[in-house]
Amino acid sequence: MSEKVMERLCDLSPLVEQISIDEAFVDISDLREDAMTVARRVQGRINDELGLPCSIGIAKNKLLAKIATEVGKKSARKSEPPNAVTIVPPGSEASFLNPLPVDMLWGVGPKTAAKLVQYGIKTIGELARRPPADLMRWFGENGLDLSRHARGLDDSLVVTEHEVKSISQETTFIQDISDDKALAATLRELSSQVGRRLRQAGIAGTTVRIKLRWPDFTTLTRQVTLAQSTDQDEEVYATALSLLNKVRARGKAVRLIGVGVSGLGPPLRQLELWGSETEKSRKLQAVLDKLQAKFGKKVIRRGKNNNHKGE
DNA sequence: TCTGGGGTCCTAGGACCC
DNA sequence: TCTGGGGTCCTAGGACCC
Repeated sequence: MSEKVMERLCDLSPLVEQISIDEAFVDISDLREDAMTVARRVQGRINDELGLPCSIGIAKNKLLAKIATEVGKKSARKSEPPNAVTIVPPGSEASFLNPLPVDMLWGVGPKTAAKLVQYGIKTIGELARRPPADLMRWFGENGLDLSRHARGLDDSLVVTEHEVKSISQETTFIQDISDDKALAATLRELSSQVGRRLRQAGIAGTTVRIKLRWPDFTTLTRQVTLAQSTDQDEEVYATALSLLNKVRARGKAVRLIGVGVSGLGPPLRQLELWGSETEKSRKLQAVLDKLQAKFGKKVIRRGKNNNHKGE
């Protein structure tokens, strides 16, 4: 459904920046038509052709358009899904922003909002009237951005392509898990998913990271950087497992476990001096991928007693 | 307000190098 | 052998976003 929505946005202009599964910026500056007409038409297509509600904000920059969308969504009646179009006409930016709460601003989450309240700042208008120097003192470099944003200033462009920086999978157990084997099995499954996504994207990464959440909700990460980048399930898994064994005592209960790979780039394959165990393993992986793509994930899997080299 | 499953960016300290 | 300055890379955690 996400792809179908994005296709309809691309019909408006090629300048589409997808920022999540269900949200995107479209640069319509070059369109001749009136903005409201454009918005209602694309909204209508998404409603009618896809059966989905959607809210749209239109303004002179991304920051304001985003906030306009949020304002529109909030104004929806509770009985219906939000399906608003909100326009911030040129010249009305300040009066539009002024009364809104600061946490509607990009980059203001619970922590920053709480800090701002201590300085007596609750609305975007109050923030905008504060001298930038004050904000710099309180928030460092971020203070300047905060001040600009509060005044509605944002010159960021609509960017059509984003480089992926990391790929990860995690899962929270319905009940905390203490069993070492069950945990390892989950880690293997997550590692395979990460590996598959890496290969699908045609990339490999040098840093493997695990994430753990204990039953008391404290969360930690451990990572290690490999000598060579990898896109192989077994290498991700073996690395992740050794990280896990370093931080977790046997039998210790876990609420969440995750694996990720970063330091991404093209999958350069270096020839190994001492033969080609990894090469064999890589070819095996390629065959597994093909089989699973054709017949489904359960058609074949690795045996239980393998080490991480060859099977 | 919290949860879950993804992500990004920033900071700080330490190792290491010139 | 020690000191200082500057830089990079790695690791860990946290804030924030949807």
